[in-house]
Amino acid sequence: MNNLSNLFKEKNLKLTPQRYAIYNYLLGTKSHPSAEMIYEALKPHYPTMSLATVYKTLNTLIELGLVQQLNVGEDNFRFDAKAEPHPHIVCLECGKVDDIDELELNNINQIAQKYTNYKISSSKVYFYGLCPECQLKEEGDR
Amino acid sequence: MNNLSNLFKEKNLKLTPQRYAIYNYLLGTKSHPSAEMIYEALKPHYPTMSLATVYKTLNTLIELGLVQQLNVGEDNFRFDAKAEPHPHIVCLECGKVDDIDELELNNINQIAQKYTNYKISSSKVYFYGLCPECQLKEEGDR
DNA sequence: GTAGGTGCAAATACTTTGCATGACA
DNA sequence: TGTCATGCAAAGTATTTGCACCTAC
Repeated sequence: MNNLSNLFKEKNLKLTPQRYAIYNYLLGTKSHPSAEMIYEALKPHYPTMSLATVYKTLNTLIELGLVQQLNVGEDNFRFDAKAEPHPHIVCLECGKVDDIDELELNNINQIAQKYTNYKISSSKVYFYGLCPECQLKEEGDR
Repeated sequence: MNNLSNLFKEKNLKLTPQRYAIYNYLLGTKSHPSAEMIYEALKPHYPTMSLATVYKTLNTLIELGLVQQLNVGEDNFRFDAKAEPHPHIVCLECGKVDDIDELELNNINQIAQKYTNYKISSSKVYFYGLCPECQLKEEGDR
């Protein structure tokens, strides 16, 4: 965690308890929470923390490259402490978002580069479907 | 365009000039406009049309499967009259959004299916980079 | 001690909704 | 003619901003 401290120092940023808590929470969850969800999760431990601080901190962490922002098609953003690009999958029923770590799409940018005059620098891939739990519920409905 | 008329009739929907204009505008552009952009583009021809109608119509067209909604990472949605899935590319400089029609990703869902317990039904792929025009501008800056 | 951060409230931006009027079928 | 759509204004939701006070360094 010393890396974090140094990284903040380099940029003349302060490592406040709020920032630490938000980043740590993101590191410790696989749920790809929204700002609101992070706020609600931390409120018991940091009762004075405001939603505005969550948003500001998330933007700071994104600028530092520690966090990425996801757009699964909802009306809000979700956040992921894994900054390396990797595909995500969204449950159309319950809204859950998971990683698909095993699927390697490293070469997709190079493949796509052949078909466009844009200079590609990154990409985002989202799959949509039913999570195992919601599949079971569907079965139960029959 | 008779298909459209029939499709509307089936669903007990009325094919108003506004709906016709919005769908036609989307069919005729490759710019993947936002609701606001559609509104501004049609205002000269339909001065009484309201932004609310644009939103309502877009949601209707989406339900009919005639239009798809894009989330390129901005704070708004963009719309595309090509309902079949196809990858998009976003210019990080000017915000332009283009299709990459030639890149076929039909099999990507099946490939990803091997690595997840979700039942995959669709996917969205976004590339990010610099469009040709903005690449030239960058060159000019040096 | 000071630059930078927090937290509140207000502002902004996008989208949706309620409702009276209007128009397609 | 009746049902559905439009258009206005107001409401709702997500996010950002301004500013006085506070705190990490």
